[in-house]
Amino acid sequence: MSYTTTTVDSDDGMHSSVHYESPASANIGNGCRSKGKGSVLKKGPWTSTEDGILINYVRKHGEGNWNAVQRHTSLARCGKSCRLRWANHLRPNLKKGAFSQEEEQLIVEMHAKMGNKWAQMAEHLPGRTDNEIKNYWNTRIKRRRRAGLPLYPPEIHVEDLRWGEEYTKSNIIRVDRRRRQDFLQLGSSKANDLLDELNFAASLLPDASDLSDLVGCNMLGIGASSSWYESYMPPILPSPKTFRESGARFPICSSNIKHEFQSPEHFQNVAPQKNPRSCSISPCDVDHLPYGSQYLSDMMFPDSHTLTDGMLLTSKPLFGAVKLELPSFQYSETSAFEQWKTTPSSPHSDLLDSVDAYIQSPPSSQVEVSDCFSSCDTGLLDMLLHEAKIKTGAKHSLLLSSSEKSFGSITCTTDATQDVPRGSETQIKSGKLEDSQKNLANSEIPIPMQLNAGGISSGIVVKSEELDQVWEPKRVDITRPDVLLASSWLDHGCFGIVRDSSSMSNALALLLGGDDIGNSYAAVGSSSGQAPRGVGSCTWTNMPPVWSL
DNA sequence: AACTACTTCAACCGCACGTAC
DNA sequence: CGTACGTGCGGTTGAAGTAGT
Repeated sequence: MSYTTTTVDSDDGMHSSVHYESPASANIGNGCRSKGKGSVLKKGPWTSTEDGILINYVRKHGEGNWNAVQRHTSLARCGKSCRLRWANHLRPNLKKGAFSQEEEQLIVEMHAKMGNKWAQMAEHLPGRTDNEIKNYWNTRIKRRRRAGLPLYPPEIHVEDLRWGEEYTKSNIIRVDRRRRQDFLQLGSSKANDLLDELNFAASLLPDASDLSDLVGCNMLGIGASSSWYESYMPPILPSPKTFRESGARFPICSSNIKHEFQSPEHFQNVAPQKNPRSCSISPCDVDHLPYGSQYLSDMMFPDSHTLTDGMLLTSKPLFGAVKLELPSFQYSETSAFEQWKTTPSSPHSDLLDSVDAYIQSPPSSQVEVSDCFSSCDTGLLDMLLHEAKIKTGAKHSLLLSSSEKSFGSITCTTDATQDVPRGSETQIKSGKLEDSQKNLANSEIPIPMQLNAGGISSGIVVKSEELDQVWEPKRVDITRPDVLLASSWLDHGCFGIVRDSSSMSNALALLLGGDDIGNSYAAVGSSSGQAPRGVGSCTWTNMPPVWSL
């Protein structure tokens, strides 16, 4: 379709570059037909004159019959364009300006329920248009994706959603407190250890009353963030059973997730579960993913928000407390350092900045990444450690668990600079970050991990010496096989995890050698072996050795 | 001040659906 | 029943604005 571009003077004094549609190609077949032979339909921004014409027409004839506008007026706009202009800008009672917190929360909730049904959402937001909501959501997705945040805040939890009629019959999976051990069982006795640790951590977490919920919520976040929200899907996850039976590949880590979960309606077509067991964790989460990773970081810094707010289940809304998402990605005039000092618990923008910087320019890698995982874009451990480092920079120090399981010392290099403004990625690219690292201080964060039925339980000793926002880890010294295994799941090669294939194999051998964890892994891997299931673009058939052993 | 990168949002496009003929 | 038309919806685009260098 070709257009001629003409600069015209609009009546409001503005010069508009207006595209006039070529007569030969005037929207034939899409409901935007030309006025007549040889006539042209104007495109591009509307002028106030055109607005006036349209308003007068609607006053006289009412809404609807939009194609008649161009017939009865001098307006050279197609009906669709008129309708759009009226609906989005001219009709009365339109609300302009940024969305209020209430509106934002409502949008998030509605999107969780109904997906990209912008028009339906607009019905519940008086004065707002579907286009506005859509734009808002797309912007939100971008921001949260950049920040590595989950698409839905923790308060938008599946358990709390009041599902619409059209979704109630889908395989809505919920975290059920009574059944929190369902996913922990999985043939692993270590699950109880994990549960104990979860509960222990819960005692340290004022807001996390139920860590199974937390984990479930985390998984949503992990799934969303690790898939880069490619599917932008609401947290409607089919049951593990459904997944297995359908042979669907895992949504988590999937770079092709859009093809796995196309829409909420997709789940409507899935036969209802016979087994009502439910949890909000995908089978991938339950069976195979290191769901403790985000949770782990949450435990480390119980009073912090930002990244973990996306994961942490809280009983109180966060919207009112801290406006995480500004209408535009703006930054407080207060220096980030001051914010860290004064409000260490909620340095949202700062963290977003640093996360942003991290995402834009992840640390260099020394890692051999298996082919299988090279296509996974999770970087869960990366995010975890990054977050941990950031938070340790806030001089949070917390002992969360006994150190007997402590292993795996992660030495992180920190940057003493505190403010990472918007252009941080540019700074990193230009090499200034390297300069700043000359003054780095070290923070050692021993992070004990225990891979357990696909999860990681943890006890963490965190000590921090320096405030930091931007950091670059130098080394992850792994001495335990399960850490290796975990890292094989988690790392994306961004954290300098020194590992080779032989150590990986040894780790797996240790884990699988009579260990019920390993057995559970093997059992899961084999029992579901017919249908290839993948982490991201990885299928279980091309998994690293743990799946083939 | 100039340039660049990025964000926002108005508008367009294609498709689907309902209805009239 | 098939076709044309009108309308609505969701995805996408690109100009304008903004911020950083």
